[in-house]
Amino acid sequence: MSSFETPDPGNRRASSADVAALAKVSRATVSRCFSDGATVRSETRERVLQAARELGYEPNLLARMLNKQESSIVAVLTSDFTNPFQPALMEALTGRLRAAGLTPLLLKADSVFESADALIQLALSYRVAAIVVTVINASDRMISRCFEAKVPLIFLNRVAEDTPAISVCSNSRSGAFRIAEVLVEGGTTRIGMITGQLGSWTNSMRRGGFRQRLDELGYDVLGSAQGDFTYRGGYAAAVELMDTLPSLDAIYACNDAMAFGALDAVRTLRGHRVPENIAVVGFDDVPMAAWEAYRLTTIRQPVERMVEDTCSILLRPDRGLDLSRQVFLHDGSLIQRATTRPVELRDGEVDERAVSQVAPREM
Amino acid sequence: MSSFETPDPGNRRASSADVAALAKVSRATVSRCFSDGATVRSETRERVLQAARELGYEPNLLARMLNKQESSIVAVLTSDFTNPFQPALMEALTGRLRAAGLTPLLLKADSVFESADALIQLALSYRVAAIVVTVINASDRMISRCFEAKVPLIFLNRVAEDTPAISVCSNSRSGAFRIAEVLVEGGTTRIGMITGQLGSWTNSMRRGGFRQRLDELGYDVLGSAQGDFTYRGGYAAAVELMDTLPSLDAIYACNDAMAFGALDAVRTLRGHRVPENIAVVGFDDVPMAAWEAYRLTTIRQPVERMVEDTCSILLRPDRGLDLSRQVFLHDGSLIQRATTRPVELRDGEVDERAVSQVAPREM
DNA sequence: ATGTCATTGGAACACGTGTGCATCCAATGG
DNA sequence: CCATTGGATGCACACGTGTTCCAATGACAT
Repeated sequence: MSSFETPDPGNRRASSADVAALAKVSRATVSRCFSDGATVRSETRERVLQAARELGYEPNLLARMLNKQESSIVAVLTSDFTNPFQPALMEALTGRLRAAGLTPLLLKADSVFESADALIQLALSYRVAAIVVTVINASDRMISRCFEAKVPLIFLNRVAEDTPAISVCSNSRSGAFRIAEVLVEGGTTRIGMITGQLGSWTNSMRRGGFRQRLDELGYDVLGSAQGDFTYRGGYAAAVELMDTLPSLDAIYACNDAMAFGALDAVRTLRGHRVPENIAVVGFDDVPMAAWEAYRLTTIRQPVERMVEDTCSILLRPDRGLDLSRQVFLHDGSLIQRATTRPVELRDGEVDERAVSQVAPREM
Repeated sequence: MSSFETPDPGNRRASSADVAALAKVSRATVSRCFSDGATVRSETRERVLQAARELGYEPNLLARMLNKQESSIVAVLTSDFTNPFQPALMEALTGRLRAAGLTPLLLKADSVFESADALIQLALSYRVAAIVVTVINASDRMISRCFEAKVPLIFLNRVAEDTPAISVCSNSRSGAFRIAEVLVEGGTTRIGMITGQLGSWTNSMRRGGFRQRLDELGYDVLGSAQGDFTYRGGYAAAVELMDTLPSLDAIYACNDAMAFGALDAVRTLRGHRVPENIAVVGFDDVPMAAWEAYRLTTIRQPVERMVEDTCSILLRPDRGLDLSRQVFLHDGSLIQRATTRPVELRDGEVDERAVSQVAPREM
């Protein structure tokens, strides 16, 4: 219709200038049409949107972030997806971030032991709005740099002590308490323990809390073996425990994955009956814990609440920058299934002993 | 030492101008120091780097991407992390991307059935270098827009037929062929099948390929039930199959997750012996397939090769933009474990019947 | 002394956006 | 009829980087 010629769109994506030229308005007006709250006549707005549609224009978010000095990207640092609890966490986190208009940038370390420093550096270079760290460690030096740069850093599902950062985690200690009680109330008192890597906060809480409560109840951990939070580690540790202490009647694994390994060693390899001969209990409540082959009694981590907490901190006016060196804990809840002898439940705890495929929880 | 006053660093992150001022050089020289191949005296380079370190400066990647018109961000679209094959894929993909200097931006759909269009739109707004789609669908209209915008779009682990996009996937058909052969060679011929959702390419290949090869060998699928690629679905479908066809001696599940469900139904619920009474076979080779409780015979998807293929396409000079509407398939390999009767293996196939915890594969 | 070359500065432009400020126009009230 | 108001719009700057062109400087070889 109009004989107007755009100067030279070339092979470039359409910019707001192109839209402005086509709609015969200024570039500023185009910008106003795409940011709400601005004052623009409805007739011209329609003309601009039409032109934008025609040219396939959509605002360049990189330029917008550069200009507005605020990012809609959140760096999510992690390592190993092999831990079956990780997907659930990631699922909840990305969902919640998306609801807040934020998009996760995924930075993965090659190993759990690799420092997160390089990844944090990268995240800062992308000028992200925040950094969420799930499994790896970071140096105090680097954490401080984040806060100097006004980028909040939150440890999720992992408590970093004595660092100027926020931590959101499930209360491993109270969960371990409850597990000790369940074993004792069930009448199993010759107890072995399978731990994860030493040095991690989670491990020391799940280990120490269990020991403490058991001691308070008048019992003791007969022996412990070190796994590495993996199935194979749990399997090997269980074999080691049974060889050393033939009289064991319960095994507490600090992790569901290790509990599965222990169960297979106890049941399939040694032919013991569970829970009659030996009870087994884990920690996390990953999806497989509900599968018929395991039916594992465990502590469910309150993933939703942890994620909700994390995001709401980031969405505060101060974005959590005033909260440094603070720890938020959420209690998990006991899920009773078929690998322990039944005990009476408390509020919020779930009985899935009888469940088969009725009310099929997702997967 | 020097009485030089920086104009007003304020609370802002240091920019290249600040570094230039502190190092007493021009901004251009600073830029030269951070982009390699440029000619700069080693002494001044050192001075600049020192100043940068002092100010905690690192180049703003957003500004760089905006300027250079090339992105180091790749959008990775997915849905549901609950499928246990997803983490392995993600792990390999992020690792390979990182090696290429690319960072994944994670865009997750709420449901598998949700169209990817909105997410693709978002990815385009971020001006990503490429888009990798794993499970969800996209409209032809939106795919075309990607290629018009010179953004390559690759379907990974999913073949989208009749769309102007590239697909990289494992060869589900050849894998299904091999499974049919394994069952027949093992002497099991009264075979039931558990399928996933209808309509997906993967499902139709794993289903159709199996049917075809079985037919060529002179046999037929006695009956099939529909799961939904989940454990619960497989469990229910297996129950349905056994009720309908009591004489079954083998079950092929199009998915490991469904195979686990079927195994639990066959073994734990009905008390059958595997593989003596009923053989079970899956597809994917997720980590749990190697666990003692299952020891599942299955087809291992060549994740590494698929990911390598995907990334090398994106790193081609034309970034794969000339390859539209092309499909790259990679053959998987049989992993023989304890849920089928033993057959003779071919090249590249693996015998893990005897494996326990010797040579512990990761997890 | 002169040409050559490496090194650096200076200035400008581009990338694409948001926004404060000024301007313009129409409507309204006195 | 004029002053005022308020909404709609254009101008110019800023965000932080890479690049390019040109000039200047110094070192060095011939």
